[in-house]
Amino acid sequence: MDDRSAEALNRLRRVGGRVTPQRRIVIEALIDAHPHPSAEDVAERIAEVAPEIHLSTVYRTLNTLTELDVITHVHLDHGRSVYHFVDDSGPHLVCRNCGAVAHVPADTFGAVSDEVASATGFTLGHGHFAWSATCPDCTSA
Amino acid sequence: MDDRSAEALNRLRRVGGRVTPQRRIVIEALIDAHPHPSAEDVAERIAEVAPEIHLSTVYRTLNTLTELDVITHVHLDHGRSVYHFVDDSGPHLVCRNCGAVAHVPADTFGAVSDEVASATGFTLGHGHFAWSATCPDCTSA
DNA sequence: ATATGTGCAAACGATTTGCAACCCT
DNA sequence: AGGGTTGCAAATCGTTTGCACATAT
Repeated sequence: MDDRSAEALNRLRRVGGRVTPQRRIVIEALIDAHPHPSAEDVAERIAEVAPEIHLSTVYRTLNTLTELDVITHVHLDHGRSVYHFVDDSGPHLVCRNCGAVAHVPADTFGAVSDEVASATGFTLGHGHFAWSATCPDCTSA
Repeated sequence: MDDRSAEALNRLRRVGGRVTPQRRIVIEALIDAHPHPSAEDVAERIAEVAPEIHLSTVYRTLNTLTELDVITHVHLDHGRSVYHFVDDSGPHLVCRNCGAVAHVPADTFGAVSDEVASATGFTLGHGHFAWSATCPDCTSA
């Protein structure tokens, strides 16, 4: 079992939550999916394996895992959001147009983060944050 | 009449659009509102002056102005978005929680933008872009 | 004259919620 | 046993759309 799965289940138990088959499957789907799946991506993946699991259960689990700081999500242009594990290497760039994702170099982020904080008081959070941008593909299109 | 209003109306005419009273009022509301109103903020403002103007007209006008590059919008945490004129002094920080806005110092932005482009190929667009962060108020809460 | 815009109501897509049945611990 | 969890259906929220009527050019 993946470390992230074990970790997630532990956190669930720690707060008095139950480890249900549905939750295991949602977590597995999150791990097996590409690195930044939307709720629907996760749901589709699950549908192939366990079609009885209701969409609302997927959402509820995603929310629970978010509260436990196991995952976070980033909002894309039209209501959709993409989820990822919190330990996934810091800040992201998200293409405003197609949702493609890249990582901001850590040192760039650190420097900017400091400058922004001292200039404005705003905090650029760690996992909880993304820069909207245009990816190379959409730039040329 | 505000420059921005004149400019917006000109662009409308230039593409064969019509300058209707509704559109004038939406543009005025955008100018008179605080710098980053949501569609609903704009609509509320309008309701006080011209309650006949339908919400869908507000949305349609906002979309039209977006296509004409007069305004852009930034998505907040829960589906809502905030609008602003494109010429509004570059990049923004938007509080992921409450929607409060601050400006990223221009020199910080320039440097980051270059680094990000060379490292990832992603383009941090000018008016079309925002960083989600947490404002001082929401950080302490 | 005629293309464009408007009001209205109904449709949308993503996400959430109330509730009764269910099943981890 | 007992409370957290699920499935389902209905509700919500912001935004969009089809259509008949109105209007700017």
